[in-house]
Amino acid sequence: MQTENVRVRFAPSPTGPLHMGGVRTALFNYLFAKKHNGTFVLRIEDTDTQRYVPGAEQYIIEALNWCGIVPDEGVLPNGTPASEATSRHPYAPYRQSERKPVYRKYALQLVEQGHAYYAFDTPGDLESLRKEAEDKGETFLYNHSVRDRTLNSLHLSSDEVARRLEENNSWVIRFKVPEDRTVTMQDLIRGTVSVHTETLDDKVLWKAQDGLPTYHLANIVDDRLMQISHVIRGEEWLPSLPLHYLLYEAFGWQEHRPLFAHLPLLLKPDGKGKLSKRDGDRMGFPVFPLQWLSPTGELSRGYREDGYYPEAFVNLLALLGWNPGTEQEIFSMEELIEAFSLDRVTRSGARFNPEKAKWFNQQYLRNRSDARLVQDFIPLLLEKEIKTTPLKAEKVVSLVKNRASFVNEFWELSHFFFIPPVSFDPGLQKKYWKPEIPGLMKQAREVLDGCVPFDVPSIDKSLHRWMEKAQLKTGQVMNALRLCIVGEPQGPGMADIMAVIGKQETLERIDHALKTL
RNA sequence: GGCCAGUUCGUCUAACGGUUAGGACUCAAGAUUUUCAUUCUUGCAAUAGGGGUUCGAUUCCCCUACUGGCUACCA
Repeated sequence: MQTENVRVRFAPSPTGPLHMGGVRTALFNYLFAKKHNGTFVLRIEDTDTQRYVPGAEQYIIEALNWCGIVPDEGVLPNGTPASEATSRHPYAPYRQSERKPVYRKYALQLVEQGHAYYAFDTPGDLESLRKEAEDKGETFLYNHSVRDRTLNSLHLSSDEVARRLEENNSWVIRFKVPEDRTVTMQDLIRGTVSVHTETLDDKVLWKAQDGLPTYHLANIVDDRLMQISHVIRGEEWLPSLPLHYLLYEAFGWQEHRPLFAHLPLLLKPDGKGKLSKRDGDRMGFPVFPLQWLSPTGELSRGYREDGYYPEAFVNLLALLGWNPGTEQEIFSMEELIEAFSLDRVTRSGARFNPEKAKWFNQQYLRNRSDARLVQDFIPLLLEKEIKTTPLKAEKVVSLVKNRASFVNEFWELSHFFFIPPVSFDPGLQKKYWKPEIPGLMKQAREVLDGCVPFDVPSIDKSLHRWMEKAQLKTGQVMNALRLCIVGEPQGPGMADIMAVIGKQETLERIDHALKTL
């Protein structure tokens, strides 16, 4: 695949938040563009006025931006309306609702050239046609056998057509699928696919309802006008590829037809079907990159809000349906760009595995510097109204980071560094608080009191020297100390904990335990 | 129902005619340990079924089964 002006586009429809499958499609387009020094265009396909959802476009832009998938051209994060062509945005506007005259021109051209026709069927007409076919046990297809006996510009007089067009608005333009032909297509991922035109129907190109083109028309026209070289999209589009081929042909654009690559779908983690909105709530993982509050007030969780790093999210998405052919699994965006190739995209659907998603984040968390982790941790501490120093916070972070997959687990793992235990779990007491322990803890207190400086090596040395002399078992002493100081059977080594909280706090906690237990 | 695509461990995947079918996640066991983790080691676990082609099929072809997508004046 040589680099002759690669131009790809991601063309979502603002009918709701972009889900992770959509993000992956955008990502693959982005990687492909960057890999080939090409251009990544973001185009908004808002020709469905019925399903338009306010806020969805903004959401899509924000989500891509969070992932670091930033368009070179088209609708940008800073809200460039791009309604006029500029050098950076030569094909503006990039929002299909603003391009109606363009599509109209091409739709009319198809009608004039006999590749499409006006159809005047009412919804009722269509319904009875469908029923008629079903009654005969046939599959309903709006094709040549139907168009020959319905009201349309193919066999109505031009006066009659003109009259009808004038009189009411309820007409559509349908594509006239050529009869008895095999359309042979190439897909970069699937190879050769061929379909007979007998199985195709005369798709609506121009809708009566909102006076806008359908996806098929607008998409083909825009891809051509915007000089798109490769169309990388979800597998759900494979069935319309023949129509799209035919459309390129009807326009006389077959020489400029882009190359197509249909990506495997993202499937539900458990049962059947492609990943959908509902799965997240049902199974306890996000399906959206960002949290989404629907206009009806329904809240869906997002990867960002769940504590995922965008790098981890992008990384896990990249490995769903693609692999580098090596055993490397952790990739920065730059490395992905370097390694990416459509040749290595899988053909079968990828079932999403939330467990592995967590693992990815864990990997990124571990590779974060303590200093950066502290920045994420401080807000959590402020939320709990904990006053601390950056130095202490950083020490804590370094001690708990490899026990967590997400920063938001830090508090659970480290609260005892900041808040002393008040009461003690009876079960734990029973296990670690034997009759001889109070005496031991008094001695331990003295040993620790005499420990200077109060740092990890010194604490370890003092404690071990004492335990050796008194012939005590390490576990017995340490577990008792843990009960006094942590109050729970978890956490880093005791010397580490004591060194962080300091001598005074350590002694106070032992005193408190001695009093309470 | 029709059309199209797909099918390797539970999951993501590698092996593009010749491997003891590899890795990762999960799970299990062991080691380390001061609790809990981490870490390390080991283990469990797959070519959907049936026919071909071939000296040899995970790999190529056909059939069946299953899975998924599409089948709107939605994208």
